[in-house]
Amino acid sequence: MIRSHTCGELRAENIGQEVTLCGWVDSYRDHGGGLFIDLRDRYGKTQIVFGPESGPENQESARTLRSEFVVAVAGKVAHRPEGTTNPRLATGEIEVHPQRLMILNKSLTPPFQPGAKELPNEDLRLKYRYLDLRRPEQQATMLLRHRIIRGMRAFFDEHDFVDVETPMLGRSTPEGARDYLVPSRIHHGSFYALPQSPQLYKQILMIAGYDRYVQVARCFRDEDLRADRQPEFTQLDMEMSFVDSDDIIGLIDGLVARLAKEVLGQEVKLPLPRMTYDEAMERFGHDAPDLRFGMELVDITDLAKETDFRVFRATADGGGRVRGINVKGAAANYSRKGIDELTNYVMQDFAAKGLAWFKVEEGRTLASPIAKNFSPALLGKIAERTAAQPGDLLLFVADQFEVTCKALYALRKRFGEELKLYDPNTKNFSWIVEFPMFARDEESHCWAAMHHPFTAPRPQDLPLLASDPGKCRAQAYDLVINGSEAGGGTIRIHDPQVQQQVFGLLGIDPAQARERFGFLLDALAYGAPPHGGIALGIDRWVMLFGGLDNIRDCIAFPKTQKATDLMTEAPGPVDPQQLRELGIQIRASEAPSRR
RNA sequence: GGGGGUGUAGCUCAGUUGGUUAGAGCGCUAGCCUGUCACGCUAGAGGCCGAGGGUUCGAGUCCCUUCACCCUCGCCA
Repeated sequence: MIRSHTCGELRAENIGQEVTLCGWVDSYRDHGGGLFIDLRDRYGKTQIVFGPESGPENQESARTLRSEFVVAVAGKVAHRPEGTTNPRLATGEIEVHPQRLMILNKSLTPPFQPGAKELPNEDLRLKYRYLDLRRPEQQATMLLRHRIIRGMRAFFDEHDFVDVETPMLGRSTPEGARDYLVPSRIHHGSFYALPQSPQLYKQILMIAGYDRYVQVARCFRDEDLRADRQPEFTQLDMEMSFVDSDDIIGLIDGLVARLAKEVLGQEVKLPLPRMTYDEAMERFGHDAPDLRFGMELVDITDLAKETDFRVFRATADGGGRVRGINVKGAAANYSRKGIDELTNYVMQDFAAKGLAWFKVEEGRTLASPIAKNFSPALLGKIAERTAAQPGDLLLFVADQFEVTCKALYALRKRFGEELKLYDPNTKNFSWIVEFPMFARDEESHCWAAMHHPFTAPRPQDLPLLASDPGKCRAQAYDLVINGSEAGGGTIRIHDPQVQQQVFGLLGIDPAQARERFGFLLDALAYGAPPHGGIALGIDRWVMLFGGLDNIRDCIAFPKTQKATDLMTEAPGPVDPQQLRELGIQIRASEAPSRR
């Protein structure tokens, strides 16, 4: 070992010891007679002082040091002179008086300094990711990630889970997201698919009798990126045999409490609250509601039937819904122009036809360009229903249920942030349960699986598969942290009859089922235990636990929104020989552009 | 594929109704300084104003096209 201590380690009790530190030059302050170096590693910073007693040779050498040089310093730990200790530094009581300075490596002038206060643009950070990862904040995030994963692994190990790795090179299944494909050299024209999740393998492991499986699994989905979505991401994937929903939820409750305590130092009261999907959609318009604040959706469809306002009336009579939110005390914050902007937002992004609004005035009267279409009594009822107080802003969307959900959910979320309706440090955990088995696919008018085609219906809903599939609820559950989906799972179908029935509803005929999932159907026929599991989005846990608003900060080497890596410049063109071996020809018009 | 934002010195940004020589702070280079810790002081270097085209006597500024990055809808658990 070159070093005897780290740069975050030395304290007053080390005074007098001979030590060797290694690290990066964080900053240097040359005072002519004496020269101060802050030496940094991932553990902290220690001040090195090249005074006259360190000798002209060392001073000379120290004078050549620049930002991010890598050095080793051997010397004696000394107390800082009276009045020069630095309480902002953990090692601020001491300094090292070097006898020897070794420059282990020089550095070019970095495009940005890891210690700088102002963050450079993200593309620059991504290009020089090794410099960005030197930043203490970024290192703290990677450490947080490590602690979360370590906690998860320990937890599942203590509960008798077996860590089993599943293949990265698998078979494409057209369900779900777009696959990342890997061409086969040996079988020209055939492709592997990178896993979207180890879903089918973990079911097979249950059939194989492993009983409790866990894996920190990399997953790949070739879809467009978002602030909380990367094309490759990491799940804590687990599966158990002989369990029902409550068993999985109860176990994960324990994991949440443990990690909240271990990582955040927060006590979480168990059991975590649960809400049904239907209730979440009614009260918040979304299946992952942010429960840190109120502003719940209010339904006035019944009142809308009594008005002369055509938009409301026609929507209510036509089977749509009229719902709204009360933005408490916000009437003054939003001018006509501000409301126009909100209106454009819901129309542009969520295909809402408009946004109706009322400002609540003294005496709870509702003021609005459309107020004349409402009788005073009706306005009173609306005020009553929305618990309106003077100064409130009421916003309503009249449309199909789904549209009202999306628009009002987005508005609520936006107001929650803009009006700071919650403490950003709060961590709110909850479960959303009893998801529908199926959702209508808008284009094909067929049923589509809400989760995946192996999700089991609730036992009491089995008859509904035949009579009214839309009402059939699944044994599915999502873990929600601060309005973000942090995990989701289901109990799987282990009965081939039920599986066939579900495939039938999804429009997958027996031949197709065999073609796509034959191996799973075969396996299910050889003594499949009842089983179910869950997958937790580790990157999102890190985001939420770390209070970060961006998934890229949680991943050591993330991709940009166009799924490129600015450091390695992946994806890149390949050698024609490689393509020949794979039996692949690129169409001339689509040859890779030089980036 | 649609909507929005950003792009000016190595970095973070300012740049007036279009006006001739494009600025600041940090960083960098050199010098001075024995107690600094975002050290200080002095001097200096550093610009294809993302790229291409257009309007104009004149463009960092206006118009068109395009590229990169970010947010978002669609897409995706």
